[in-house]
Amino acid sequence: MKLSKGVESTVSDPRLIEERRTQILRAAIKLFSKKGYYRTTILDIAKEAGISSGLIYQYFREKEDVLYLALMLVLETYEHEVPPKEEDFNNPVQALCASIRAYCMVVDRMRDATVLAYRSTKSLPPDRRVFIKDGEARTNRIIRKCVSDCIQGGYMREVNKDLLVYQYVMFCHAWALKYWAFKEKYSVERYIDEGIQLLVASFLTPRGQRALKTSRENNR
Amino acid sequence: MKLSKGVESTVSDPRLIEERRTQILRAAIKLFSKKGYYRTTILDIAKEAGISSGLIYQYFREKEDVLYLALMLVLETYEHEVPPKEEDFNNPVQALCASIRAYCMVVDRMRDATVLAYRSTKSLPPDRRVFIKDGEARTNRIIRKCVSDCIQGGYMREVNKDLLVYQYVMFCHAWALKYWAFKEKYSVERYIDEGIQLLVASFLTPRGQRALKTSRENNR
Amino acid sequence: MKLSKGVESTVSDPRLIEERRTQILRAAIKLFSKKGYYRTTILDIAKEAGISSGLIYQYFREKEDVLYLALMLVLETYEHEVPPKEEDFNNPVQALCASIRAYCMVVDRMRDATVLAYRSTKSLPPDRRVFIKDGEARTNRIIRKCVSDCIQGGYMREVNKDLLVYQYVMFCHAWALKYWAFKEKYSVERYIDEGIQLLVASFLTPRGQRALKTSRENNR
Amino acid sequence: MKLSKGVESTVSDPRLIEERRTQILRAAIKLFSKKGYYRTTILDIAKEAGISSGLIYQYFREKEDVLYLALMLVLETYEHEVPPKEEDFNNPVQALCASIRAYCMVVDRMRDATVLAYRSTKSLPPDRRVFIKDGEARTNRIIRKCVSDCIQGGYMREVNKDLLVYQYVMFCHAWALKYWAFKEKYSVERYIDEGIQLLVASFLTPRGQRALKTSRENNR
DNA sequence: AATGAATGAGTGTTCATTCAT
DNA sequence: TATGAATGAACACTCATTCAT
Repeated sequence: MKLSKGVESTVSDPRLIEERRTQILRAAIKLFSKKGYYRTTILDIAKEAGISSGLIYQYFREKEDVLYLALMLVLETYEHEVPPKEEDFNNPVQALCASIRAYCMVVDRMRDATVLAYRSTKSLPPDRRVFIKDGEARTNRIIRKCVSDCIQGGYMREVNKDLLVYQYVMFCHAWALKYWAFKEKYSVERYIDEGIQLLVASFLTPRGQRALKTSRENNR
Repeated sequence: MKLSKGVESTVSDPRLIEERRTQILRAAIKLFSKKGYYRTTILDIAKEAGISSGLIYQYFREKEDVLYLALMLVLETYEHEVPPKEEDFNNPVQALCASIRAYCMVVDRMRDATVLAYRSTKSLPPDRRVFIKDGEARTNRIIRKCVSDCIQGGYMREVNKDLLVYQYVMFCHAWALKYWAFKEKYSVERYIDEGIQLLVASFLTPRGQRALKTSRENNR
Repeated sequence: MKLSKGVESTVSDPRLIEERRTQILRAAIKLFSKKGYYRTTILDIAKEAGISSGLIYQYFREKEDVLYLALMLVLETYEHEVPPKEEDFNNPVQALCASIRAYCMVVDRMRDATVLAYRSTKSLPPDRRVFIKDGEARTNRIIRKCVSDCIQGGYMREVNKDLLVYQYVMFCHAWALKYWAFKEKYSVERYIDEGIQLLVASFLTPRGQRALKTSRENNR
Repeated sequence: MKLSKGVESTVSDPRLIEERRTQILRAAIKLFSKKGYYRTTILDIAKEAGISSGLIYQYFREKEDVLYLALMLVLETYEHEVPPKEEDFNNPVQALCASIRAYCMVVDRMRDATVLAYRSTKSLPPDRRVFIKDGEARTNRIIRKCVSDCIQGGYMREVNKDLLVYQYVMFCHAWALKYWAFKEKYSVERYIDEGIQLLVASFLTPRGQRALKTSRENNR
């Protein structure tokens, strides 16, 4: 992943930029997630990353850039993990489920970071927010493709695709956003299984139902 | 609504407290929603409310209290508007739909404030966050009751109630959270109608289907 | 003198603004003169003025504004003291000499501040520099008027007025700029007397010479 | 010119020291003149000089040393160009005029650097300032010698030599210091000619007048 | 009860200087 | 000798909070 998009650095060596930025962003995401963007100081980030505060300014022009690339990094992780891998499935329903499952798993792994994205996107100037939205849209499109395949293959009823896709996305995000409510009743796995039962199975055709069952046997 | 819950004031007259706090909170919600909590200064709020900055400290102990009560006020608005009114329906399915509809409408009316709740809850100390969650839970319970009634009345299939309720809540919130994506394709009304089609109708029994239809004729 | 020209304040009471600004500028001029603009911190100024650092920002938008008004204050002092008063003279030559004398005296009184003006004008953005130049030009015009009167009255030979006026100005400023060289040989008074002998007397007509002599008797 | 006076270097080869220092100082003078000493960073200078920032510290102990030698370089240029060359004149009046003319020409060529000297001398510690003053004094002495020769040769009236010399110096410097005022009315050449008319011719004896005229014919 | 001037701790950012390579 | 990444002290500026009036 290239952490560069529109953020300059005074350092020339690209390998070093990549390495340092990752190091700084890792620290930033951790702290932003825990304490929020505004409560986190540049010095906090520097200490967490084990470097001096001044060095951050050799890789980022300002604090806001750190937030921007931090959010980008989160979105890119989604985009990288959500797409269903060929070997994970043998029909579109399985692919859809694999995506949802993968999405929930990343969200679980980066629970704080997911909440961060909801909290802090508005702290960015509008022109930057656009890129964040683009990043999110790209992940949405992956899910959308899965749903389309299901419908076109006759596995799923004709439904309002837009809304359903967003519902899937919200379902995945909700695991982070409402974790405080879910954690007492569900593990991620059960959350996913029950979710699929509720939000996927309900919309499948008989053919889709059969495809879904196969899928579940394979996943065990 | 009593805007007092654990927030002290140096002013004694309760009527005045109520009045001033409402005045201040209205200004605060507007500004917090637009610029975010940290970017909004006490002076901003004072100016927007047409009072002096010092006066705010006679009704709130600190800035955080303003945020706390602002969020409370938003949640209370939900709680006040979501419950289905007797006259709005004549069966549980209609009641559920009325709730969802009402919820979406408040969210639409207070779109920025809804986003605010997502952004800023974490800016509060944990003990306060609990009250916010309670407030949200209370609204959730209203929806939950509607779903329960539907199921018990044989209008809706046996589904994972928890998950479905949260899905309904997320659906309503999504109107604000993903407004940037929806606004191009939907009006609130269509959003609601399509959403009910997708997320309510799909789970209804034949009996529920009939009840839903009645409902829709009534609502026109 | 109104210390306002294009510099805003968050404080409303004009009397207070006037008072505080003068207080701050006095401190600033002292420190800027001694240590230079960049070596002087806002905290230095605050301490010297006996107030908190934050307060400065209620009367000036930024540090540069303090410099700007400080320089303005110096120029206004010149403009206020240089014009010859009616009672000081009874002919144009005397008026000219009175002006030069007065100019040198202010420069002497504000020696460091005069040097400051030379050092720090370039620290201001070009649009502000213009106002500084205007201020200086206004004082120059006073001298210019005196020279014109002398020439028109037949007291002074026809000379290059522009150049002579600037030479007078430089003579006055030099007392501050080259003080390190002059202080060992001259007192201000002698500096002035000798300067007038050299730079005024030399250009006078016989009539001017007589007028000059009268003048000197009167000034004792 | 040896650019060493009290400034150490970690580099041993004297030729290299000379070369690099000149390279760095040229860049520094350009930038200091344009943006001022404090606004110019070491990195700016390094870039302008086409070297790395670290290298500057092998030829100068600290930033202040760069300023110091930069000012020295300017003064040495004066000292080198102001002295009247034998072939330029055939009497003391002509020599004086040649000096003034030469002085104005260097000042014109290094207008920004001249202003720099006025702005930044005070940025140096007192012990260094002394050397700067010495440098200036040396140039003054050249003019002084010319004036003395004029007086002793009976070309010029007995005047206050000190003051007149400083007046000449100020006249030359004023071309840079008040360039914003002069540039609209004069070219350097006319400035010089009119200046000599005003500040030299006026003090000459009849004999001096004749010498001056010869001078002017020669210079055409 | 209301005002708004005053405080000062807190923080983003810059930049001279060092030092490993 | 030359580079440029790394350091960290320093400083301008903001803003929640207090308090005299």
